Amino acid sequence: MSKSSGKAAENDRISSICDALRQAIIEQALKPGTKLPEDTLGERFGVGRTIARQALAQLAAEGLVDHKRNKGAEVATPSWEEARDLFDLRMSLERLVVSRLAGNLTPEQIAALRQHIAKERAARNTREAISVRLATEFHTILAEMTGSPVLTRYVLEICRRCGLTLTLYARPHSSECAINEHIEILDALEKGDAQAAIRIMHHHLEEVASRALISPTVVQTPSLMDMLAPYANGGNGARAAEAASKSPKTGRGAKNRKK
Amino acid sequence: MSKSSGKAAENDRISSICDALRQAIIEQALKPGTKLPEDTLGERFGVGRTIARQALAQLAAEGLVDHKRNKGAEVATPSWEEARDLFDLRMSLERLVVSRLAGNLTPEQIAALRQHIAKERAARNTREAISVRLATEFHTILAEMTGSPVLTRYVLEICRRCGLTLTLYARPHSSECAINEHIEILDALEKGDAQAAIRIMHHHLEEVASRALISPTVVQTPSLMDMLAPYANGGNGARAAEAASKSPKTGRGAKNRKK
DNA sequence: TGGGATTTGTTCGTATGTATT
DNA sequence: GAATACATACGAACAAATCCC
Repeated sequence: MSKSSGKAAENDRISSICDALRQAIIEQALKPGTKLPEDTLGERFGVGRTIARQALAQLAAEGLVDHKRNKGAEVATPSWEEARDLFDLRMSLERLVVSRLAGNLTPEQIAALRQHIAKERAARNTREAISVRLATEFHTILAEMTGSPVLTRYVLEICRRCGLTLTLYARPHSSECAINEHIEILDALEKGDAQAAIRIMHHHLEEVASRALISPTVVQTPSLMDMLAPYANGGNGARAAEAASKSPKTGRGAKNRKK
Repeated sequence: MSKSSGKAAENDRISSICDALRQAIIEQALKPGTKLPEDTLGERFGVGRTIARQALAQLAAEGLVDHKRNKGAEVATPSWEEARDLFDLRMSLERLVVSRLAGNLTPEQIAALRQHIAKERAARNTREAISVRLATEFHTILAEMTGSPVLTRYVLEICRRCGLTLTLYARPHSSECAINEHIEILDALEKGDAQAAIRIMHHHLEEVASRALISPTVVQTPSLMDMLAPYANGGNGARAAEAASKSPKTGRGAKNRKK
């Protein structure tokens, strides 16, 4: 128990590497598709391939990197459908969070949350990545305040994956209204109005998601098969392709997709 | 692509080991707290420690085993609070599942589900472990039918962890009503009545959970201070205590709380 | 207290598989 | 299409920590 303070971070190098990579991924220092060779990571962080490998495995389990056998790891590139699913999942989870929190926050917790919102406001006009990180932190702090490790873990994981999808699909957005919604959520929680908190949270996340997930087809690289489909019948490829690329398909409905 | 069929299972030895361990854990062949030394696993499955280690890491990430630094891995022993959280989480997730499925099931899918329920019924009077596995499979099959890999993955993981908690806390139960509830859920899904499906699913899971976990709201750890409260004002302690403890009779097992 | 046995943590060499020219 | 270059998969061996007597 002699030197207790800085131990945790150095004690488990894997965790610290994971943290670094997670942050780099979400802040777009590492863009989706970037290859992550074990050697390079090991050298960069001063560890052997084993440690780098374990860190990659961990991130793969979390869905932030894609690990193909014998082909190495790269930053994940969530599909549009995955993104939609992740936000739906996140809504379900955070619904549970706020329903547990409503009316049960201590004054200290409320103060801490208001302080965090103040930080969000202060960071309003700085780098996009920072305000996104702070906005996400607000949600993860809420999850932590439930006191449930399992709930916290899953909310954290889903939030990070949502953050990754935002780097892919989101356009720059003013975070002003998001901050106001955070305040509304906190107010509802403080008053103990669970239903209102749930409703606002749902609206809030739907808002965040829709800022990002508006037009699926334009952004995403279709597979080679899909790109070639209009050319397959021997007609004029360019015109057919142009027509085909307008398919709206924003339907968020339920059709079961690919088997 | 010559020898294609059996490749997947053998190609990724880690996955197959994970599957075996998962099944063993949920069917109580490996009880919570059982140590899982790397050497032993490696020898048992005919692999080196590296592979065994990776399998354990995977299961640790899934919450089925507990991995303490320098102290090895053992089958997880979820606390009562974790169990409650897991079932809450599961309700949230499956709510999402049925809301997506309601009215969108193909006739083939409905037939497959009815067939599965028939299997559940057939296994009614066999080993407990089997009927539990089949009951869980019903839920995971539903998740798969959403066509969403992420949703499927999380439902699967949570269901397994719930299964582990059931091995810890559940008393033997007649699975009859559970089967009937499965039928009700399927009927509601077929009719496209999302609200009914959600309601029945919620009731169903609450039922399953309560068979295992004694009522959540009442039991919460009374601290020593609380227990002593009736005695604090100098009056007759016994009578005051008797009056104060008129909480519901949880006929059995109010002793699950050891911090 | 301490020392030996056992188990885990990590590195690194070799083999195998994939991409590229 | 073959050979080269490179990254990963796996295991043996060493180092460190823990447990037990």
